[in-house]
Amino acid sequence: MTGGSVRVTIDDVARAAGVSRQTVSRAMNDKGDISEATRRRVLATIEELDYRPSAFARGMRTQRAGTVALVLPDIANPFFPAVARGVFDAAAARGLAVVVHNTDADAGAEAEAGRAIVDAGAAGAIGFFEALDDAALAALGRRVPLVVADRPAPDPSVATVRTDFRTGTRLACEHLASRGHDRLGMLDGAVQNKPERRRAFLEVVGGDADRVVTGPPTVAGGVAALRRLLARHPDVTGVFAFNDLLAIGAVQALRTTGRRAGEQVAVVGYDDITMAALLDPPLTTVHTDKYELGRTLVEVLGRRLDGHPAEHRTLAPRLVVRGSA
Amino acid sequence: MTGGSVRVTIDDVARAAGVSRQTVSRAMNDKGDISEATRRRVLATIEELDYRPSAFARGMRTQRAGTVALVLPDIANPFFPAVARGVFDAAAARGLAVVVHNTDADAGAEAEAGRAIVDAGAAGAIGFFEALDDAALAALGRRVPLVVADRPAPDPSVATVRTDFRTGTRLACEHLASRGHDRLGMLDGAVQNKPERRRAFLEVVGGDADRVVTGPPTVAGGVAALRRLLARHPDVTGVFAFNDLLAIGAVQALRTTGRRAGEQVAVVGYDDITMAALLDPPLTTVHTDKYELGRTLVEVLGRRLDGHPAEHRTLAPRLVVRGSA
DNA sequence: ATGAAAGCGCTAACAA
DNA sequence: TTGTTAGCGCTTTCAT
Repeated sequence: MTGGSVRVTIDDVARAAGVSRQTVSRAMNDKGDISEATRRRVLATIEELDYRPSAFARGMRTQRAGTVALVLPDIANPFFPAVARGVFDAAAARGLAVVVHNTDADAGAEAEAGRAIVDAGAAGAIGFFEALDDAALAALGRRVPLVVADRPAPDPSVATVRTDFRTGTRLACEHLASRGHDRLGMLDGAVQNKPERRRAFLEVVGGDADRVVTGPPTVAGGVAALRRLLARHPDVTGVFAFNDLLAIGAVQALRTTGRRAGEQVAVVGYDDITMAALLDPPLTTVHTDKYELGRTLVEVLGRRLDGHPAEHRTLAPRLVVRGSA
Repeated sequence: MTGGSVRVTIDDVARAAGVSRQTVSRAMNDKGDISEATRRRVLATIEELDYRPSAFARGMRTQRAGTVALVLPDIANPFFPAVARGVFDAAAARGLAVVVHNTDADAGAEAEAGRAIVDAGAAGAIGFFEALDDAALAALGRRVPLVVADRPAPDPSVATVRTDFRTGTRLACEHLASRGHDRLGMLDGAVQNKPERRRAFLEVVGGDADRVVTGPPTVAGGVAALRRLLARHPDVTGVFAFNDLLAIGAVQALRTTGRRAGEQVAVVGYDDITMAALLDPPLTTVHTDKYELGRTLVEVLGRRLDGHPAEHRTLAPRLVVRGSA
């Protein structure tokens, strides 16, 4: 054998099948205007020669790669791997490869990701943009089919998939109330563009902004935030956290004061990350179906790629009651 | 303004800078044979026109994209996001985009990922291949610069980065011994190509394979595996698990029998996923620096891309003693 | 140090 | 229904 490394091109297939290269192109791209017999013969030849079209050449003509971008703040934050898994599965089912851009919710990094996406000629993009302003996001949406997660559409061309934070928050607060907790506090995540949870909480507690303390949405942030909350309001018996990481930190901080979540003080988290069910006490939290969110993001993007107008979907959260509240 | 959407090409830059297009190409690719003055002028023009070279056109010539592939079994398994984060950061520093392929450790999916990687003309690939045989892996390594993680090199051209499972296992077992546990059991993960932990454990316990039970490397798998182990060897007081997920399952299963890990029975996990430190009791486990593993994989791939021969690195694990053992 | 020519592999537009 | 023509934007010879 000789040419193990020479590329099989569309011309080789055309020659072998005894047709023109355009006909080969038609056969593989399911274009019309081709007889069933020719199509079959060409496809068989493709198989036989193990021909794989060049993504570069194709992209050069179409200006579009078979790739979608996934922009997220931090893959190491347990919320995102679950979403990413849904994105990967749904994208693979559509034959799309996924390029991941990790931004740390930094505006510069998000902008840079946008540039890279456009430069790469991605077929579309899915993004958790937490820092980029609407104007920049709208501009990106004009250059590439875009679906944004958990954020309002910055432009009519941009599709959205959102989880209903307001309902989730009410679910959490109503649960705390039903357990007799009327002195509530909230640990808010210091995250831009995510005011819904805080707002809904404030509605419930009657607007007392003093009952909300803010910190980084991490376990360490939760430890510190709970201490600040308790210093300010020692009488608090119910705590609602922006996410599970903060809630876990709160549970830990309580433990150091000799209190156990679910007994003296109730703690409700948000997201229902895998860890939540495994803790002791297991965390009561607002569950959002992260895998489904990922799948939906791809589905909405796919419909956009198929020429449909931008859609807007909302996923419903539900409360999972465990030991901590 | 008119042409917001027409692409700025290398010819536009050449015209504006008053040079030929190869000169532009030379300037941006840092090739020699160009005067400093021209180079600067061209670069300034590029900046001014906001010219971005077409990845497709470039790839068509070079047959290589500015993209690396990351193949992993399951991004939702907490071990991998931490590694992925290291990969993303190091790749971004080198100006490489990362395409992620999720395989579920399925041989067919791993093979398909390999095909996709070759078709996409990836600059290189990093992979946790758990099912693909050495021949197929070697073949892939001949088509694209490849670094495999936690697996022996299938071919001299394939670079490797491994964590030293043998040492990690000995660390865990010696710790158990030092705490007086001489009746040990192991929960092995039903994972292909990962015999080191089991082997090292068997050396320690003197080859009694009966003391190893095998199950899926998940929390549920750990619950079931521990029950089987206890049914077989009720006298076991020290448990070493293939990974933290299994160990967490073991701790839970113990709890249902009224035993607490770290008191009646000692449990040691492997990996030190984020969750491990947050549990109650917190998990004693073998720590591997997952972020560093990700970074190293990219570094080794980078050196390969720079023309160096395939390297083989090993990362040292260390034991983290917490409450469970 | 610079430029001209050639062509990577594909698909859109048009012709037959 | 099929084939021909043209050209996407870049880099690699090779010539100057």
